[in-house]
Amino acid sequence: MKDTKEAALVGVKEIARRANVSIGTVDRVLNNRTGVADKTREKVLGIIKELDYQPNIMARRLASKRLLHLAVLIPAASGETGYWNAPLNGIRQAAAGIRDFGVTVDIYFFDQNDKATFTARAAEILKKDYQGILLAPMFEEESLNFTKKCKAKKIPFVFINSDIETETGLSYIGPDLYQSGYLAAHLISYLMREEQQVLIVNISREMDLHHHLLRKEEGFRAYYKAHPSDIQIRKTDIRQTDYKSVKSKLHKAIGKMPPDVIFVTNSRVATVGRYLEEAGLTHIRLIGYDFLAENIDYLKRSVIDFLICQKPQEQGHKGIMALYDHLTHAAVIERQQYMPIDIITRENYLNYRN
Amino acid sequence: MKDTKEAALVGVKEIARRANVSIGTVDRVLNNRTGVADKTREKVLGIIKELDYQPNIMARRLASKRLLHLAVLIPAASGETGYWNAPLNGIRQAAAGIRDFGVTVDIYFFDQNDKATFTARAAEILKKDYQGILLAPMFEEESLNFTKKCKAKKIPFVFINSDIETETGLSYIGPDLYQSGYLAAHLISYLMREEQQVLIVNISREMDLHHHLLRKEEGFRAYYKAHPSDIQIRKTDIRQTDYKSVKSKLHKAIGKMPPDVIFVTNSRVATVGRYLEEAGLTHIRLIGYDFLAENIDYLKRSVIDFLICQKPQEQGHKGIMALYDHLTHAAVIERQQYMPIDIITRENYLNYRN
DNA sequence: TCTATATTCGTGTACGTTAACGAAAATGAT
DNA sequence: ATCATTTTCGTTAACGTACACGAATATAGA
Repeated sequence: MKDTKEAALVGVKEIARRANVSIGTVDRVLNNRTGVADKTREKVLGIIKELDYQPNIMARRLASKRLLHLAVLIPAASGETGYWNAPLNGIRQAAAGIRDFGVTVDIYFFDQNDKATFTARAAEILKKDYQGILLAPMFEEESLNFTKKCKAKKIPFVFINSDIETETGLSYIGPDLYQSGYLAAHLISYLMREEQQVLIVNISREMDLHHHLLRKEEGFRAYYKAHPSDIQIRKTDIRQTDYKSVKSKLHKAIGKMPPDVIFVTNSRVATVGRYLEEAGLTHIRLIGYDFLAENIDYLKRSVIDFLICQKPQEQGHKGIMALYDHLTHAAVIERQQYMPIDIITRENYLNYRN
Repeated sequence: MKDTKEAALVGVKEIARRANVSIGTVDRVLNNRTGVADKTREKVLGIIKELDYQPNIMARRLASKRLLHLAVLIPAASGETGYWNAPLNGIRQAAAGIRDFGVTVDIYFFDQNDKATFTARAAEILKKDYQGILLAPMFEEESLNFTKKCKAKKIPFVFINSDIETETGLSYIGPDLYQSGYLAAHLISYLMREEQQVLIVNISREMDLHHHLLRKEEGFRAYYKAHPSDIQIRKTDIRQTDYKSVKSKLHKAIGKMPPDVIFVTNSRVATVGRYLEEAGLTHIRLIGYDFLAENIDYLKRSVIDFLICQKPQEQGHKGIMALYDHLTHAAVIERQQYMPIDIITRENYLNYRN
């Protein structure tokens, strides 16, 4: 009926006493340093095993002056989108949590629209010597250039938010884009009847790079390949992210034949929501991405029906912890850690946690 | 561009130096013990705030011989339903995480179908002296009886999974039942067209007690009150939980006029799924609760369309941590901590985390 | 055998905090 | 003013481990 876990209370002193040596020698054995006779080492080792000795983490960290320096390279949260605030929060939170364990985390921000800043920050990072790096590899070529140097210096790195699958980093932590598109398609299939139409909207300045969106679209289309139906899929790419451009492009795309559902492949869905509201088209179902204030606003007002979100904050947290676990207790880290795909509605956004 | 968190190289010593007092005094104000003049206390407090001093948890735990004993009182995971395994896991996980901080967690299990076991375990707990208690107040009267005694002994307690709103415990951590029913209704509204029918199914032995289910039903119906439509809501209560009983009751309830959607108000949804499959009624949409193996099975096979889940494991984890935070750093704990309401489909169950 | 060098080991201090003990200062009573 | 109390505060020894320093012992070379 009761479930108690007994804690152990033996320390180096007790081991030393039983082995007839000093705690210094025990310490040497424990951290397998040099300078202890084989015979002695074996005796101590035996007692350690016998007592099932577990070093006291607290005392160890307190006494050890070994520090762990981590670097983070992510986009700055621009005025354009606050998305990166969330991962940043997670990173800060994780950093605070392991600060007492001698870990420092330096964060370098680059401009999402300026490759040069990425390269510059990356160079800064390489100058200092960090023992682990967490980065968002937004620019493929520049990122590979950077990770190549990391590998040369034997610095482990973790990708966050987007992956470069050809690169063998320690881990990728982020969304499963394809699957989230697939999920969106399934969700939308519930919203539509025969012969209705869905419009895919990609809003992004650099579409070629952000195959982010394209992966989602792939997943989306894959669903309908797996579940054939006679609904129609239309699509429009919008390269200008300001409202006026989006509005005119959207107006054209919708034309005289309004779709029944619109699927926006990223967090810009609020912009579309604004247009639908202004155009009196709120009967069109709207689905998009990310728990951002402006999106929640339209969600509350039933303009947006669903938001899909993949715990950006937790991504940051897990990224730091992956490096920490790997560097301190040599933990085995999964190569790909996909975040849950959360579905947010106006009923559950209140208690949603990033 | 860089965001360094200045590692707190400040300790009591530095504070003492700046305040012109000894570390003993600093310690006294930190742990707000008695025996320090108001003027001194304020000065020290000021410096602490100014330096944003964060005590080193390692050193603190190492030096302090204070132990914290917590008790947990929850239902045993019966063969009937493995639901309580999840909170239990969360509790164990939290316990393991803070074990090095001198916290022990004793878990007492009672039989969900036997009030006497609850009372007996509660009495055992009161005999020892725990400094904090986490409990699932399944039996209202017995629970209130218990918490009354806890209050008399000034032992803080936290409710998990279900609340007694009239009781002023430290916190309630669990689902928002009403809201999850409301969400289910919204979800279902997407699945139905005009004049279609939805069947609410409550499967539970003791319906009067488990107003769990009734709260969900309330939320469900509230949605349709707020959003009038001409869909029809039917309902059936099933008091026997074995498959045969459920089958016959279901057969009767469905009758010659099958509903278009079935909403099962708890984790028994797999049983309904089995019936639908056997009866060749899988075209009926099915929604229910909880991330259990058998439910996931039907979800995968598209018999169940949606599962609603409220992170049972995290409930246990947060429950323990709430007590810990409150008792160690006197943290302010929110009175009600509703868990997120997660929507699980066959696309996202793989990466779902309880 | 004696010194020179290497190997093995013990001692002591430090890490940042807690808490017991007792000294100093303030207060109160006579 | 004196003594007894109380309040305020400083000193110090832990907690369990890491690591530098140097002492003791063993090994090698002459």
